[in-house]
Amino acid sequence: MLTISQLASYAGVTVRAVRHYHAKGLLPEPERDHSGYRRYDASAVVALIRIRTLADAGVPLSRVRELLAADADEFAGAVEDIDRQLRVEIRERQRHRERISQLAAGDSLALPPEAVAYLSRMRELGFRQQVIDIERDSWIMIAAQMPGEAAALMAIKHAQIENETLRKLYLDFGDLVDCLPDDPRLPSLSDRVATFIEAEAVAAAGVEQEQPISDDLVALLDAAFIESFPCAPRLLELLQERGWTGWTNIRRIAQ
Amino acid sequence: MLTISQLASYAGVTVRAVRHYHAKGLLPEPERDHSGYRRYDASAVVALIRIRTLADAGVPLSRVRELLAADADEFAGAVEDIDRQLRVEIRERQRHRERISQLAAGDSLALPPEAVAYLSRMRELGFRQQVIDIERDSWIMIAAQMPGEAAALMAIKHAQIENETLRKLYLDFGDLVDCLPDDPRLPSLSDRVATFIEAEAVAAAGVEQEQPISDDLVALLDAAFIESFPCAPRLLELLQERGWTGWTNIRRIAQ
DNA sequence: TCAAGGCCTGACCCTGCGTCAAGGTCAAGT
DNA sequence: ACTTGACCTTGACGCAGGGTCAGGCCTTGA
Repeated sequence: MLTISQLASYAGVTVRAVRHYHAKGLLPEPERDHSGYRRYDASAVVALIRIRTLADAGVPLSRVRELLAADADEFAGAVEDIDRQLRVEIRERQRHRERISQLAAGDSLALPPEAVAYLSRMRELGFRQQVIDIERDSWIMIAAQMPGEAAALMAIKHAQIENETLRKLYLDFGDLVDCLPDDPRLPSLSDRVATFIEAEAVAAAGVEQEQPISDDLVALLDAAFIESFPCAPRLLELLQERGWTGWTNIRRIAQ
Repeated sequence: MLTISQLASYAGVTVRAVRHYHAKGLLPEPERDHSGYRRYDASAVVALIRIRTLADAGVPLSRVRELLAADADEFAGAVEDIDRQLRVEIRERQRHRERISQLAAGDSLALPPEAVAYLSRMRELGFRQQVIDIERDSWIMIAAQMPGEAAALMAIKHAQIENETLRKLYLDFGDLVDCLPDDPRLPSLSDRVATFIEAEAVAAAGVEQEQPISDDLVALLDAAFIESFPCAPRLLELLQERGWTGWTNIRRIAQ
């Protein structure tokens, strides 16, 4: 008669695994000797080897009993099942490998490459770090919500920043990132924003926005904007006085 | 301010996952409102998206914090680590696929193909099912303990069974599988076994066994033999009277 | 006779959450 | 004012396949 450790070593498994298989009902509990020790016979070795053979081939323990009792057809069906599952797990990991190889450290994390380029262009053009930071966060949120369309939106932004008037406006706006709500530059900035948007609106009259951003996302982006700029509420207020509401998706106030 | 479910849906995760990340310390716990609800700001959305970006690329949660804070070098090192781990897991599953495709249902499970052929030859030659069963179990144990050498041993066995004298002896032995210890055929069988072994021993004098089976395995196989044949103890006794001890590795008793 | 080592059960640990349970909160409709 | 249903809270168990103690009994060899 064999002790549990002898049994385990004959089958090449740990004692803990044997007890685990008992608990799972895969291997029947043997007789105990007078002191309560499990005592196994040679047939238990064979049973244990069969379990390990299946487990070593990737059969989940929950299916081992089924396969031990299966006829050729059932066995083939179950094997196909398990193989399919293994392929799924392999593909998952292959996708993980692809994605992880594309990841970049730090700021660029979770940003599409176009956005990274855009942000570095902003840096070149002399934008303040805080402005770049909120652009980055906005693009992270946009890319997460609209992975397909982010690149197209990005292209629009990229073009906008090369527009002299808008860039100057945005740069000047950046100088106000940590101003107080009563900063005297705010009203004039609001005027410039309103004027610019007005011109844009005329130019784009009748043209529907091709990349509509969902209202939820707009609200989120506006919230992020407000959180990052202490004087954002005041700016929005001034814009409202000039007939405009919102920021990310700035619109004329309906009369 | 966002509720937990709004936060979760912006980042495309479940509420449960968000709480899990809090518990793991990946996402800081936000302020609570007057009724104890968590209230998030937009920056939490960005933080959560970063976490998911890493997790979706196969980064274990236990390493997410580290990667969020890593500089480019540390990040690259960690990515390499994780990629290595992913490759290991893919290779594991590929091996599983190979092994599972080789597996056969029922009796043949855990047996090398040579053994399956040997057993089916035994069936052809008219051996009793019980004899085949113990052969099968023996080969399962041998293949598990000596995976490399099992095929060579198998070849020897395969040749032996084609030997007229030995086959007859083994077939007659098979007729005694469920006999009683006092069966009158046992002594004559023992004589035949002794005679055969004697001749073998003379023929093989000086030739060392090329495939030595470990003493442990011999003991195990003998135990399996004894368990399966009620009159095995009597047979071994009779063989001892004739100067032989053991079964799997039968040897002349040292004087 | 004593120490080492084997055996027993029970319990917690890992991953990444899913899924109750049992209750408090909120907004809307009646 | 009351109800309903959706949402929030903490706590706990469950999954796979065991690893790793802890505390205590048993056996075996010196």
